[in-house]
Amino acid sequence: MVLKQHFGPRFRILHWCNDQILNEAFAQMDLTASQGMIMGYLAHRTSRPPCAKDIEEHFRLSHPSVSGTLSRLEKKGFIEFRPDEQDRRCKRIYILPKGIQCHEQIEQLFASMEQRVVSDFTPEEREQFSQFLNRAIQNMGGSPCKTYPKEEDCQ
Amino acid sequence: MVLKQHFGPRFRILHWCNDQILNEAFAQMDLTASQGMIMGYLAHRTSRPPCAKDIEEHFRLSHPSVSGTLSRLEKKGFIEFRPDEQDRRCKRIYILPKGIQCHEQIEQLFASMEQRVVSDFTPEEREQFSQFLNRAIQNMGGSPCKTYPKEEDCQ
DNA sequence: GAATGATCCGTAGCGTGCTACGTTTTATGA
DNA sequence: TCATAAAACGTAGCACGCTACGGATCATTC
Repeated sequence: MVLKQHFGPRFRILHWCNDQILNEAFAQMDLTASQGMIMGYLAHRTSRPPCAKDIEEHFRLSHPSVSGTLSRLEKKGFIEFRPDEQDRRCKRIYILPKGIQCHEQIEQLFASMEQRVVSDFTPEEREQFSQFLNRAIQNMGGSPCKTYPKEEDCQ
Repeated sequence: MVLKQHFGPRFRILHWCNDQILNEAFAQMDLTASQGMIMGYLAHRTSRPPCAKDIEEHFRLSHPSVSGTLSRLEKKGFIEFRPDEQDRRCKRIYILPKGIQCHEQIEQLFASMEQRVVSDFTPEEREQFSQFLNRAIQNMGGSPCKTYPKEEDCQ
């Protein structure tokens, strides 16, 4: 019996595994994977604190999705909102000490995940896999979310 | 500025794109992507009608996830539950006419998605991509969900 | 200046995933 | 046989995506 492997279900599994592992690891910081993802982004924004809109565009998420996660982060004391004085529509997001504390850990966690996914790949295979993923995303009409540049603003 | 592409976010995007496209296409059948996935599975079960447990194992989903989706399918008249007489704990799932009607369309939809994802890949690249995905899943400690064998039971 | 449109945010409501717990039924073993 | 374990399902409650609205503030245009 030929078991044809489909792509869609494997994308689902891949995402699910990633999420599960991160959720478990983030739990000890009182964070979820989604919350950690946003905290990681915030810590990289060395210039002006972002507002919700920036996060939405960066991760290609809807406003309510981001809004909900941010409010949970606020409730837990990781971040704080302060209105922008130039534009009172915007609420700038500031990291609180509790959020800064786990920056190192978050970095390490994401780095180890990146390593783990392709741990038995050769450098060439990693590169090729990366290209394949980008092409698949392109084929589905998507564009990958920006990722975290080092030491620079993501703008 | 070197923008390092991370794997995790791309798995998320890939899954998200897949889901969005399917959701949009399934909408005209009054189904969602998850519901369509399960309907596709049911139509392939030529032998004994499955119970919720079978679906959970097949797709590696929790019981409440499957239970919720099944009850929505029941409410919309795609399926029906009938208790197993041998084992009264099990509720066997039967496809109703409304469900059978869209079988062809579902098949075609999934097939076209499979094609689309790797539409600009050579056969060798498809194979290699497939292998990479399986290795990545393995590296994350997961196992891909079974996929639909032709004409045979998935047991 | 006042009206119009764009931008950013808030909220309601829903689908789909999860964990944790309880219920019923079946299987097992002293 | 009767108690206990295992298996299947049910439900509560939550996180996190989404769409579809509406409200407040800014920008533009007359």
